[in-house]
Amino acid sequence: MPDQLVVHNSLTRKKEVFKPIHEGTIGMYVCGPTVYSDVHLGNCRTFVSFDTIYRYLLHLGYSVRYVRNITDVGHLEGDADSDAEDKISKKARLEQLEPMEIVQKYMNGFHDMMRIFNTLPPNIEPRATGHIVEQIEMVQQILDNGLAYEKNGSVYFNTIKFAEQSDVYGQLSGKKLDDLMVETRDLKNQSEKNHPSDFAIWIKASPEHIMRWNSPWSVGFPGWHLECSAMSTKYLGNHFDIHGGGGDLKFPHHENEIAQNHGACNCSPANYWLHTNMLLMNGKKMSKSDGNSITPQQLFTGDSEHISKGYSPMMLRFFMLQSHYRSTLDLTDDALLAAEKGYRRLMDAHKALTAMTHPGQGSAGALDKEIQTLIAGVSSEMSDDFNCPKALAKIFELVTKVNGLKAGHLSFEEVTVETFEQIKATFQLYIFDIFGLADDAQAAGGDDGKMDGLMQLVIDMRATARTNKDWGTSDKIRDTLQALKIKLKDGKDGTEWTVE
RNA sequence: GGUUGGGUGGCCGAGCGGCUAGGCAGUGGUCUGCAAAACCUCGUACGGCGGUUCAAAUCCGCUCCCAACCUCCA
Repeated sequence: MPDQLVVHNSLTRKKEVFKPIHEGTIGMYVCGPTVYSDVHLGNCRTFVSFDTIYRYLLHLGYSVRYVRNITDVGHLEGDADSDAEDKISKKARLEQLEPMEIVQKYMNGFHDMMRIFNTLPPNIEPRATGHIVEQIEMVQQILDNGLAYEKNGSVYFNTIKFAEQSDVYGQLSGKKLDDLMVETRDLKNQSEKNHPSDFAIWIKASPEHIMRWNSPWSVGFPGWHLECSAMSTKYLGNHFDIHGGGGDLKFPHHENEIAQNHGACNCSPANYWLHTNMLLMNGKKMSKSDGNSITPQQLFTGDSEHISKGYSPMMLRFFMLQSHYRSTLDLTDDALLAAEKGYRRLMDAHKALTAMTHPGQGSAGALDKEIQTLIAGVSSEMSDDFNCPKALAKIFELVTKVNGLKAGHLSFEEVTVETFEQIKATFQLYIFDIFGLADDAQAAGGDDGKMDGLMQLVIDMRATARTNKDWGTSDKIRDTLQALKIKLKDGKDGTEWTVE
């Protein structure tokens, strides 16, 4: 391992040296989506961020068990003891489908999108409905430990008692129980809960509620926060390394999750809590209700009032990588346009680099040293809380060196063969294996090189015309190709082409 | 109202006590039949007011804005 890995822990609000519980292995749990509608673009940013983190941990040589759940029950709209409805149940009722049809439909869509964004699948992707038994057991444990109480078939977590026993509750979100008491005092519905900050861990199903299971307390369903506690415990143990999720889950979801784990086994679930920040659009959080929203599909096709054209998935992944996962990222058309050019510059440089070979003679001069420093910088930035934007900046500085060597402004004599090979290896490793990008202009081919052959013919014909100073013909070829979104670049050693 | 995190050049976005972030756009140049690309070059900056320090975008105080969370949200 070249550098010491440092991560920002939301629990302590500080950067800490990362030490796994068991040498060489990491357990990581990330809260997945509730599959009641199409994937939200913000989801994509979160999962792309954790995918990059996962890829980097693998690169560092850790054996990682990455668990990301699918919420297919228990996620309510509104407060549990009022007239709230389960998101999946509601959608099933509206679309007149079985709840599991809803789940399957949107889960498939979610998986498709994860594939489109080139994320690695998690090792385990557990579903809440598949772990009702574990959740019931956990409710019982919390009851046995005296930190929950039953009311009319529903079971609530006793936050007041938990807060009296330790100062854990509120640590993650910075909230104090006193504040919670004040702000929720004006509850309209007559509450079953002893205290407004208490939350349901088992909910008795109303007659019209279709998703329901038997339990010692009632025919009902588990509370939303419970599934993550039960499933992370099942697959990663009582105490594991990393828990991640979107920043908007800190409260109440993650705070309550921590409370449940303490309630069940008196232990803290994870050592390090990592939270990704929101993806904004035009300065505001995306929201379907006020129209400030765009779907991944719309972004690909360009079919939205918010953007001037479509953008490729890989370019969007690049766009996300240009900001730190803990910062908000503002999606605007201008920013996307700028990122697209940067993405092409990176991919073109990589393509050029692949085709280049070192002439064989080279000594370690100042340029060699500079390149070595940049290469070392890439991994040290990544080890500093997965600083992708900074690592990417170093790679762009390498791009300048690569282009300089290609154009002949920089000399291979000042770079050793080993160093040159290291640039190639660094590009391959970071751009593709760790950042998870792909060159979608390249991928567009897929025709057994027919396109390459055809283009070479056209380029040769244009070269002949140019030699004969037949500018009319050569410009016609270039302009016609341009109209077909094929761009020609005349360089020192001939002409290259790219698809825009 | 409470909590958490922000306000950086035309735009996006790093940095978080002294050391060029980077991308896009802009300037001037090199190369090229022209253009594009590439390379070299040059600007413009840290919300405001105080304070600490030899030194502050970075620390402290006050103040003004913004966002997220506190109800479902990645």
